[in-house]
Amino acid sequence: MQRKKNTISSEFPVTDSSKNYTFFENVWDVVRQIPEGRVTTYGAIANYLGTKSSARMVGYAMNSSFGLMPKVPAQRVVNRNGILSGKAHFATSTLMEELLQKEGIQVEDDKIVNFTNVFWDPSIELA
DNA sequence: AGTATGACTCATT
DNA sequence: AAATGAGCCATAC
Repeated sequence: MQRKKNTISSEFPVTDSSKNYTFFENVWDVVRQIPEGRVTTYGAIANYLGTKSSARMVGYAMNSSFGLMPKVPAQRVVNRNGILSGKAHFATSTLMEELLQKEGIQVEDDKIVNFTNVFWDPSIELA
């Protein structure tokens, strides 16, 4: 079955029509809109952006999101099982979990407790 | 300039 | 049920 190609440049406005460099920025914009106390997944963001097979790129965008202004709450993005797969990329191995718990999200064994209830789907919430 | 490598996910063995 | 392959595309080397 043929998968849809990445057509993000035609589905979202780009400031530079010669280059499709907006994917990361789109990702960061979505992540900035995740409310405190909620989390979403790489795949959900990719899906919202119209490129559901680009979940990996979302993770990569997170890796490039440190130090950005306005800040990107990268700790609110986990994998589809609610596991903190990106925690190793924070300053310390416990920082991601600490940030989440400070926002009222419970984490146990690197996994979000009650994940389905705190899950925030941009495709629904930003519809 | 080509190859390798990911904070992922899904379909297919 | 576990492993593998494929698609994604920006970076690093």
